[in-house]
Amino acid sequence: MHPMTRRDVFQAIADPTRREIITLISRQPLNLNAVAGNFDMSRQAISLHIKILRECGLILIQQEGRDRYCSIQPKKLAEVADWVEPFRNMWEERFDRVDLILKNLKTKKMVGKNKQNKLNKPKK
Amino acid sequence: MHPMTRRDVFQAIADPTRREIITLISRQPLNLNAVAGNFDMSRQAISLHIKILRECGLILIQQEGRDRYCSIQPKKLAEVADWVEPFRNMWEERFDRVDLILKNLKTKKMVGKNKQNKLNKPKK
DNA sequence: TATTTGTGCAAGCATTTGCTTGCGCAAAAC
DNA sequence: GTTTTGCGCAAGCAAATGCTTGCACAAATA
Repeated sequence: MHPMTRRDVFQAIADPTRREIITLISRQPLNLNAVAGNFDMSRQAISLHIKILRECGLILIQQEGRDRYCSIQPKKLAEVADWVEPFRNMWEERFDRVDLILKNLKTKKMVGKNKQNKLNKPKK
Repeated sequence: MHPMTRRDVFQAIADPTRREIITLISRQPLNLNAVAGNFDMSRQAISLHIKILRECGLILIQQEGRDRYCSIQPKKLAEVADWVEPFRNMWEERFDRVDLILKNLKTKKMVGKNKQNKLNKPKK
């Protein structure tokens, strides 16, 4: 695990163990060993997951003596919610609307063949 | 890339390229080459990403002759929204509520030391 | 019919990821 | 003061990931 690579919140929640950690400490802040007690892997593995979550801003760690209490920073998950939100309108629409779009596709038949449809994206 | 490994929707959207593909084809269905034209990597790399998205149910592919049109299946993203939703209440609360929780933590001081706090989870 | 286009299969490679184990340091408990 | 506990550092390893390149097949086009 490369310590210099920062991950975004999407990469942080991609792992099921990390999602479970988030759920766990959202109920109440826990120290690291208390979190680790709920999993079947080594304490160090959980420590590494928590490090990833802390680095991308999903959890906050407060040290008290030798204990490090992890608590959720839920606002970071707004980034995920914000990304998903535009698609919500689509999955809440009726299916026949999607059919209509596909029918329009058949009559036009040009999107795949039009080589000028690139987004305005600068080359590397 | 192991073809037999199925990924869940969280793993599918962890990659920024795949999120961009999802955004692109949500505007209108595109064939694979039209999608690839928006990126600076090989067409085959895009093909592999689209395969991942199809396998976890995020996009639907409809073949017309040799063209394969990719369209979004937004309902699958409801899984992400459903997971994020319980945290929304937390990030929409006022910050002092979080402070209160932390103050309670200081007075109790037992969560980390209580070895009986494991979830009801069967051992492997 | 020949050529072009769309696109998947496969191999190869470098990087990233997830985990274990051993060790060591600091703080709490005895 | 000694022992126990919490927990990060580091190395090592296997698996997963993302990408490129070459090739081949099917459908569309000329």
